[in-house]
Amino acid sequence: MSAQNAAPRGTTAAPASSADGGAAALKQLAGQHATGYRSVGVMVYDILKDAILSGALLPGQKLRQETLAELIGVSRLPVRSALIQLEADGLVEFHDRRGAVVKSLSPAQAKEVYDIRVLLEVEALRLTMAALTDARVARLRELGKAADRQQEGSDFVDARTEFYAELYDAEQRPVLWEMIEQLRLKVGRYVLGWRLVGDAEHSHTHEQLIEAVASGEVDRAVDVLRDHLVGVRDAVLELLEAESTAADAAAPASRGRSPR
Amino acid sequence: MSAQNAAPRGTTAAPASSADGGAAALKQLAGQHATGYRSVGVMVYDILKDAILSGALLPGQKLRQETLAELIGVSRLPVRSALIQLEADGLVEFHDRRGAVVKSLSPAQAKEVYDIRVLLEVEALRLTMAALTDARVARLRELGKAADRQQEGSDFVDARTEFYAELYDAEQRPVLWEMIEQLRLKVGRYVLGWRLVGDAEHSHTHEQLIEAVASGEVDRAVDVLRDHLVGVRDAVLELLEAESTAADAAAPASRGRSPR
DNA sequence: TCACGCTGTTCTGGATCCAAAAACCACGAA
DNA sequence: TTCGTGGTTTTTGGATCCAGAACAGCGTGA
Repeated sequence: MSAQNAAPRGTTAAPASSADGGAAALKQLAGQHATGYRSVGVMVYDILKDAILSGALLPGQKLRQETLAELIGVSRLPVRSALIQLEADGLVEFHDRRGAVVKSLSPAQAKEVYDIRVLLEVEALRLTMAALTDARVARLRELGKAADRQQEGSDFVDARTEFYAELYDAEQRPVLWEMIEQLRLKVGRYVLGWRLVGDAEHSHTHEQLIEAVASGEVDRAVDVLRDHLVGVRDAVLELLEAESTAADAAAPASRGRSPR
Repeated sequence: MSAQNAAPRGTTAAPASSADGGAAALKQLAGQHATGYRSVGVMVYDILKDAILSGALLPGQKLRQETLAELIGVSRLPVRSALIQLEADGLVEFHDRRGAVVKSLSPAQAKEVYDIRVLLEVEALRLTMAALTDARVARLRELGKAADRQQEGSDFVDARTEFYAELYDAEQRPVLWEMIEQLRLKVGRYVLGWRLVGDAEHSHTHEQLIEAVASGEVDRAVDVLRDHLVGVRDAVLELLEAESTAADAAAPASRGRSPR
């Protein structure tokens, strides 16, 4: 129903959108969100979130309210609402009276995120496996396949999210799930680029995980999960290091260029 | 510098403010926040947060924007900003086009909160104790005493927060601390009432904890922390059960009374 | 030549105004 | 008497307007 065209491409090093501040890509995303009724505020929120996660808006990017407003085609007010929500999510940062910018993540913080995720997700997995039905396993297989199929665009994130929501039994444990979601969000931007850096073997993770879960061997399942997370963590850290040194090199120049 | 008068009193069962929707208490709180410069939006946010945490605004309480606005003495807009932030914190809940209400916590969710807190805070404590300086210990003793002294008002929360921020080295581990803070916030409302229900022995927790930390015996410190959290958890659960049954009994009647 | 201060512009944050959806109330019919 | 229906009122959510703070560009003086 929504998009399958190439919105997030080359998100890793130098997105095509870095010059115009992601304007073009943003307009793309705005178009895709014309579905059903949601308050304009949350629509804008979704658009901006996608833009950040897909890399159309890069860390450090200044978010001028009026620009965003007319780009999306609404007034400034819902944009402000969306920015406040994004601030709470930790995706953007407000500087008193100087507006909002896309927040960046230091390597140390990224490491924290993944270390905490290991803690929480291992716990979630244990709880899940303590009471697992055949129906749930079947559904997991299904969602896992769906997630593996969707390897492009923002649907990619959604598909994976659904998979993990089922795996961790989000319905039964809303608080734990909320925490995990928050952490996933914080590193979402880097994981979308992940496929580009990482190797293909990682795509088998779902299968391995499901198999281990289905077998009922808790320890093995936990090991698979932990290995996966640590693997992604190290890849993200590598990417972040590269990015920050690249930024250090590029910053002086691009700072000097007045953005008009 | 700020207030030391008795703002939140009798928060546990039936606050005096339940009849007028916390209006009186809210005006109290509004007065106390006249300090330095913060944008009006975050000021309102702080006021409302305090109001909810102190029990001036009870779960289920409808939050009419205009009422709050003129009660605090600002326009509706910063109130909206504040409500959005509070929603992100999980303290209020938006119902599409029907406004915001103070969110309530189910016993199951409260249990989740504390179980996750055990996980995270034990980890935080371990990390802290892996590299602890004498200076930090000294500072902890100081903050601990300050926290024990402040047993009233919203400063109570702040003092304890400072203590734990130091204990868990918030500076060094911002993500982990942020997670812990969020969880503490979710149950904040019940913990403020805690002193009223709980027994006095709990007030020695700080001392025990500090002593164990200072001694360098990680396992013992972890045990103290875990015991404390589990103790509070059970007390909160008890309180929540009582509250929910009381609400079940009272709700039909108070629902019938039109709140004008 | 460089540093400093002044002035005009831009942008955020807050207030006010408007439209549409939801709740409330009263009336009427079964 | 109770349920349904129509109209009125309240209240949210969005758009527009306004004031004050930050920024940039320019000129002047050392």
